[in-house]
Amino acid sequence: MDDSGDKPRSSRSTGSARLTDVARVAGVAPMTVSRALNRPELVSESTRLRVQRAVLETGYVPNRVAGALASSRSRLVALLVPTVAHSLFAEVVQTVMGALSSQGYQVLLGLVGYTPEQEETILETVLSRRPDGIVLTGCRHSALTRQRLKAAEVPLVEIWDMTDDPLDMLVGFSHEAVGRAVAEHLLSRGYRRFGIISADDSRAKLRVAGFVSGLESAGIGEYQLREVGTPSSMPWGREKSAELLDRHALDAIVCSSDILALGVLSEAQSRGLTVPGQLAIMGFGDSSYAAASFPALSTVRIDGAAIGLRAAEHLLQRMAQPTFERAGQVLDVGFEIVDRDTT
Amino acid sequence: MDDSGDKPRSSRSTGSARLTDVARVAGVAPMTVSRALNRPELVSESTRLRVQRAVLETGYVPNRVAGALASSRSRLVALLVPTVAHSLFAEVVQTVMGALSSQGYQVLLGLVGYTPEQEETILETVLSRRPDGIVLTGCRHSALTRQRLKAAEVPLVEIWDMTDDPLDMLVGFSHEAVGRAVAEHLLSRGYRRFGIISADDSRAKLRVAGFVSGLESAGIGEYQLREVGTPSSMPWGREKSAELLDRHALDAIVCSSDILALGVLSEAQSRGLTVPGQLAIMGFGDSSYAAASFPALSTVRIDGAAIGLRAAEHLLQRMAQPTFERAGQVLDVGFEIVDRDTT
DNA sequence: ATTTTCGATGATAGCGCAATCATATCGGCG
DNA sequence: CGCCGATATGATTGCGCTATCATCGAAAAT
Repeated sequence: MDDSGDKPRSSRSTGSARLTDVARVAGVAPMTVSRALNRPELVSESTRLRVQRAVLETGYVPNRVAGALASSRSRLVALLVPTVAHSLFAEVVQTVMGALSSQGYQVLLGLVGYTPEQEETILETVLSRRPDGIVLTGCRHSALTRQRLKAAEVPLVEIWDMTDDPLDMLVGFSHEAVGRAVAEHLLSRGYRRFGIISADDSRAKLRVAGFVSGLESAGIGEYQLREVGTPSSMPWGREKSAELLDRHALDAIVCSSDILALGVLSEAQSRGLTVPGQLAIMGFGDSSYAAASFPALSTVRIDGAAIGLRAAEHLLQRMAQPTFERAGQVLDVGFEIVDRDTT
Repeated sequence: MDDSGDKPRSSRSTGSARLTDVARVAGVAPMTVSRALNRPELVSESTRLRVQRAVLETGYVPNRVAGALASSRSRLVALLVPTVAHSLFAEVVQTVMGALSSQGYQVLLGLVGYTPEQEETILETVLSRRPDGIVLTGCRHSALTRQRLKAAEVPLVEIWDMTDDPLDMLVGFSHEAVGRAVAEHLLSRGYRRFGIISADDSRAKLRVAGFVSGLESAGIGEYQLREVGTPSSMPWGREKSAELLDRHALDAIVCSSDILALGVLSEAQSRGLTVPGQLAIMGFGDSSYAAASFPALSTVRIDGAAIGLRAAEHLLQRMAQPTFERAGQVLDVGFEIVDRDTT
C-alpha cells in the first residue's frame, strides 16, 4: 500500500529514482533532500542522516542536468586544446583536470586542432552546454569566436600564448620570445648557418618569426625554412632534414617540436654526422623523451603543469566570485633553454 | 511597442536569447523553431530559412542542458581513462573523440588513475550527467561500480583489457597473453635470467603474471621483480634497474612501459653494459619514442587508435538503436611483439 | 462532392531540480 | 508573558526545452 498515493510515472520519465522518491522514503520534502545533498550545513544532523539512508535505499543518483537547468550552474568547465596526442598538452589537460575536479567541476574536453575554423565549430557546441568556465588554448581566434565568447560572459582563461589584449584572463608565454632566445643561444655557441623545420601551426610560426628576428639582429639574413603538417612526427623531421642537408651546408637545425628534432637526430646519425660537432639540433617542449635521446636533446622547457595549474586557479577564483571583476589579468610563466648535448 | 506583450524576464533567467525569442522574431511557434534546428526535414524550406535568419539576428545559442532534460538525451559520452599523460591513452582519447564528435556527441573526460576507488568516485559524478554512452578503461571494477553501471542501463564499452564476462561491450586485448608472448620471445632469444620492473597497476600486474607463467612453462622458476609507483618514469626505471643489477646477474629486464625501459637503457649505458649483448631490455606500448632511442627499443605494440575507433563505433551503433541488444560483444584487437635492437 | 491521407504547424504539459519566499519551532530576553 | 531573531523545513514556481497530441489546409483517393 505504500505506493497507493503515487501517480503513475509519465511515459517520458527515465525510470530511475528522483529527488521526490528519496523525499518520500526519508519522510521529508524534496527541497529538504536537495539541501541535504548540496548544502548539508543548512539541515539538521538527524535529517541529513535520514536522507542519506534514503539515498542508499533508493539508489538515487542526482540528475545534474536538471540541477544545472534549475540553478544556471553547470559545474562544467570546457577545456579546449589542439590535441592530447602531444605530451605538452596532455600535461596541461592532466593538471587542469586535477585542479578542477578537486573542486567539484567536471571537464568537457574539446580537441580543436590548429585551425580557427575547428575552434569555432567546437566552441559553438561547447557553449550550448552552458559551462561555468572555459580554458582555451591560444589567443588568436576568429571574429565570430571572440564575439560568442564575449556574449557568453563566462569566466575564461586563454593559455599557451601571450598578448596584451586577452579576452579575459591569460596564462602563457611568448612564442616570439622563445624564438629570439633560441637564436641568441645558438649564435652564442657560434652557429651561423641555420635550417628551420616548423609545423604549420600559428604558434610555431610565431616562434620561427622570433628566431628569424633574432638572427636579423645579429646581421644574419639567410636561413632555410621547411614547413611540415600536423601532427609533427619523427618521419617528418627526417624527411625535411634530409632535404635541407642535401641542398645546404648547415651547422644547426631548429625544430618546432622535440619529436621533429628526434627525427633530425636520426637522420644525422644515419649520415654519420657528429652531433653537435657537424650538426647542432634544437627541439621545443622538453618532452619526457628529450632527455633520453642519445645524445640528449637540447630544447626549450615549457612548464605545462604550471600553466594548467595557474589557469585552473584563476578560473576557480572567478567562478567562486563572479562579481569580482579581474578581466585583463595576465600571467607570463616564461620558458627555459635546456642546454643538453645537441647544441 | 514590439515588446509590449512580453512578460519581464524572471530574476532567475540567464539573459541570453531563448527558443521563444527566436520564435517571436521568426513569427512561428517555439516548437517549430526546435524542429527547424533539430529535425529540419520536418519543416518547410521557407520556415527553415526564416528560423535560420531569426537565429542569427538574436544570436541564439541553443541550451542543450534544457534540451537534454526534456528529451532524456544528453548527446554526451563519458570517457574514463587512467591518464592522458601516457601516449597510449592519449591516442585512445584522440580517436574516440574524433569518431564521436563527427556524430554530434561531446565527450566528458574522466581521469580515474589506477585505483578502483577513484573510478568509483568519478563514475558517480559522471553518471549524474546522464551520458548517452560510456567508454571505460579496464574490466576490473568495484562491486558498487558494476552495480551502478548496470542500474544506469547506458550503452557501455570497456576497453584495454579482456574478459569473458564484460558488462556490455568490450574492445581490448589480453594482458596475460602479452606477458606470455614476451616470455616466449625472450626465451627463444636465449635469455634465462630475468628482471621485471612493473608499475603498481592491475593491468601491468596481469602482464607480469602472464610473463611469469610463460617462464614457468619453460621450467624457469626464478626471476627478480620490482614494483614502481605510477606514473612510471625514466628515473624509476633507472633506480630499480640499478638495484637489480647491483644484486643479481641478469641478462634481460622486462618493463611494464617504454618509459621505464628507457630508464633501464640509460642505466645500462651508464654502466657500460652492451645492449642487448650484456643486457636485453623489453618495453611495452611502442610509444613514439621507442623507435627513436639508441639502440631502438624492443617493445610490444598496442594499437590504441584501433581500440578507440572500434570502441566508438560500437558505442555509436548502440546509441543509435538502443533496442537492438548486443550485450556481450567482445573484440580482441591483439598486440604485436616489436623486435628492435634491445633484445 | 466527400472522405481519406499526409505534411506542416501549434498548444500543452512536463523533464527533475533549486531559487525563493512562507511557515513553523524554539530559546533568549526585556 | 509575549516578542524577536535564528534555525529548520516546506510549498510553489519556473529554468528552456522537447514529446505528444491536436489542428488545419491541401492534395489524393473514392
